[in-house]
Amino acid sequence: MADETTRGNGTGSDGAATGAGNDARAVSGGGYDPQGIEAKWQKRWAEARVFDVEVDSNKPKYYVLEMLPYPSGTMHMGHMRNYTIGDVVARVKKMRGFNVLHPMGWDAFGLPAENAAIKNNTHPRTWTNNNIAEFQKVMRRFGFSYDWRREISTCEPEYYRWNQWFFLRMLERGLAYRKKSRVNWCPKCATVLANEQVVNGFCWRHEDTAVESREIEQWFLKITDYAEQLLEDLKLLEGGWPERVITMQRNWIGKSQGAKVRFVVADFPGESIEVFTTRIDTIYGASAVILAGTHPLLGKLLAGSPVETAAREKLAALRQMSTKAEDVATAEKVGFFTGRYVTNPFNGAKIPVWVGNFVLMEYGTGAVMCVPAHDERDFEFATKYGLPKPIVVQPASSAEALTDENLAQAFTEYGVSANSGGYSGIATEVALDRMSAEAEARKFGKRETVYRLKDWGISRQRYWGTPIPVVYCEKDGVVAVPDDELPVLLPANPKLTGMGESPLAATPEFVNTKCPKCGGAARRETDTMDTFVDSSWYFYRYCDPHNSEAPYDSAKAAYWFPIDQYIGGITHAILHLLYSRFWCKAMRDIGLVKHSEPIERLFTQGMVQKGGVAMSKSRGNVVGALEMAEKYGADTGRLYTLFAAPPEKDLEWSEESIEGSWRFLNRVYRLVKRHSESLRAAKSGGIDAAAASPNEKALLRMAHQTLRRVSQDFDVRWHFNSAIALIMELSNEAQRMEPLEKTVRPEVRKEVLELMTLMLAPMTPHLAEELWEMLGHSEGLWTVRWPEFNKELAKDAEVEVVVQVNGRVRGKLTVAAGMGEAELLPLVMAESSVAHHVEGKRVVKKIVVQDKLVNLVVA
RNA sequence: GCGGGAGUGGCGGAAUUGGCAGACGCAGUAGCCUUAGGAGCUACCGGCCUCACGGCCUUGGGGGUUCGAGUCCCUUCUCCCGCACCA
Repeated sequence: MADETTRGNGTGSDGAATGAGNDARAVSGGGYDPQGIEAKWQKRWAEARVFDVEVDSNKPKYYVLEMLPYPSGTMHMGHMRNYTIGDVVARVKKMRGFNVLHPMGWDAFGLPAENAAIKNNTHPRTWTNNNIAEFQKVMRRFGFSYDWRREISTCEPEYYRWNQWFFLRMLERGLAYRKKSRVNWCPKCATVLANEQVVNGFCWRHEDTAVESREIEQWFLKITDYAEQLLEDLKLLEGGWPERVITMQRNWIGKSQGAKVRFVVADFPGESIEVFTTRIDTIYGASAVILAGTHPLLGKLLAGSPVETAAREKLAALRQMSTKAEDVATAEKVGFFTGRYVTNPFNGAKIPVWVGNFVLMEYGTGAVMCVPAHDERDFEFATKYGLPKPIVVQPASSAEALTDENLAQAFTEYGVSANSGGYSGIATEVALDRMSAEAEARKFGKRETVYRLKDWGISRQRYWGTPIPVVYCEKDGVVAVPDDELPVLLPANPKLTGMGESPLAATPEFVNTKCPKCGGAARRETDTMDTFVDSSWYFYRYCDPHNSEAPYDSAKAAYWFPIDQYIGGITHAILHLLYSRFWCKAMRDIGLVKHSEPIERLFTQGMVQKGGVAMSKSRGNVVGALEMAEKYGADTGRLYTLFAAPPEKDLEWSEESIEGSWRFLNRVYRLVKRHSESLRAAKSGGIDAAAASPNEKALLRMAHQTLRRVSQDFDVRWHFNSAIALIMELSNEAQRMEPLEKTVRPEVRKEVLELMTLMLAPMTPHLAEELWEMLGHSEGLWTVRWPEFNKELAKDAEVEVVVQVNGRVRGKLTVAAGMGEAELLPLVMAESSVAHHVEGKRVVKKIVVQDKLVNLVVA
């Protein structure tokens, strides 16, 4: 699910990894050997079951999760960055004493598996499981702290039966329903796409394939029932979710408050056209009603119209026009008169009915009132076709009244109603409200809220997904499969063609069944579910992955939820995250959980790029994760992805740069190695600051200041890159102190090296364990808590004070920390570099910031 | 068009949120060590002026607030991302 692993991006399975050669970095005698070290500690962790976790109400919990991957192709460093960020968070929280749930699983159903199976003449399950084995191998090689006992794979019946169970619960509640509907059809996928999967009129997987429109019986989930809640609860996510994700969801839900108004059609008794408007206050200015080209009433209106022939030709041409959003948005407005008229219910005016290419059938009612003077689109349309532009709103400031002569563009703001019968002269906001009331009172309209969000079509004409658990019976119609017959298993060996109907339809032993109600012959539903169903609730299953009685135990979910930190790509800002939020609310209403939002904090990490574009197999710019582990070791790979850029930014992969991370870990290893013999027996912890020599104090001060800032970078700021920079400085300093070793007691050196090791532990856990052992510890580092920095030791005895004259740095003074102004200023004035600039001038003002800076303003 | 984000050395980036701009690393230069080095170590490494001490300029451009601005305000340019005829 992470964007680096985009679920079913439709790319082929060919395309070799490029980048590094696979020669491992040479290990000189006794040097840093990541291969040996990493294998050693992974084995110890597994033996000690370090990452196994259970509900424990005595400990604060922390649930950190990376979006589950779609197991396809090679795992590259883009994946690894995502998981490394999660792993650092998990390990830091564990060191902080939290009971950390950090699971991993596989988004295993989906189209690429089916396509690959067709291409390679194998079974989707085989292909998928091979990929899962490969992915797991790489993840284990990187030493991520997953509780592998909780691993899930969405293509297993133990998992997908609960998709079916949820579907039945939704069916019972009317949240799942079936309707014939015009759907988005991708000819290449040979299946239906959700609205969310259509990008600018093209398939989200096939950027070159225009989506077609077809009419099919489809299953839908009524996400629109939750539109208001999904919108409202975005407020709960503020602070925890990126602002732009919240904004994207808000726009996607697209709430508009307005009114629907019926315009009676002249000469057609009983027929009326309903329009939706957010500006009913402008209705006196309507000079036409405009329909979408696919409006259902259109056929009736055109039949026998005085301009029927011409209109039908124009309609055909209009329907031929591109429906691609990027074209549509910029396209010239086109339309034609139908030959029919309607009556404006407010003023009785008879206005023409037109058809316009800019009116969308999918939004509102598929018909709009055309108010040229107060809507930009209507203005453009009316100008082109010579429709009148009655002015019915005047700007509130009377300075520049609108007239027919000076109306150069639509005036779309609120103002004062004009030429609007009894409403003239009142503020449009007020008129809007009163006119809505009038429409309701006179029963030709009503206030209404319209959402852009549409119901979620989940039917897919594919094999590799969850079978929809219903049957069709001649006698009983649509019948739900009873719970005790779940799961409805996928047939083992379907005929996969990649075309047309679901392969399940061509599998008689699957299709033909008995009606659960009457026992008579019945046919199974042959469509499968959109795989976004799988990923809408998978993180609940991690709480209780082997439950065979329920999707999960509510008590366990109550302990672990909400997810404290979710990490993934911005790609899923709408689809996955919106569906997940919906699912949570539906589960709440079913009674499984009590919370309304599943994810407390969301982090969207940047992509790893090569050559300025995201790594992907189809582009052939992939840097294989396993190759990196073989060449430099997992720790170097982890460190580099953390160091090269802050986690939210895109990262350009550089083979030259990773060498720097490799060299650093080598230096650290050698540093500790040089001291390990002499420090093994030294006392650990409990340094007496008072007894420390100046050199010791300096070193300890730096170590504890580093600890203070690194702790902040981990906990608050998520600045892993600068945390690493700080640790590098500490290690450089420790190295520089080596010639003065005799002036630094072993326990002080040990303290410094131990702190450095502990700070590295979340990022380079294998090396850190090894160093910890080298420093004489027999207990694994995994048992150790994050150290607290020592305020006394971190305190500066002396500080460097910058001296400025007129804001320019002229000198620096080293003085005792905390020195007051009275004491400091004479020292400043005595400083020769300062005196030089002050000479012969008058000091107008003195600014003193304690322990930091003195600024003398002279004139 | 609307919404969001970003512009800092040759490069990735830092600046504890108004207080020494360029930490840390990459690349580069010089040297040491080495039979050798894709190893290690030392030093230099934004621009201009100066033999040097030092001085001046510099965070996309312009303006402002302030003793002091990469950081705050106004304005402008450029780039990236999302949505896009939503009535």
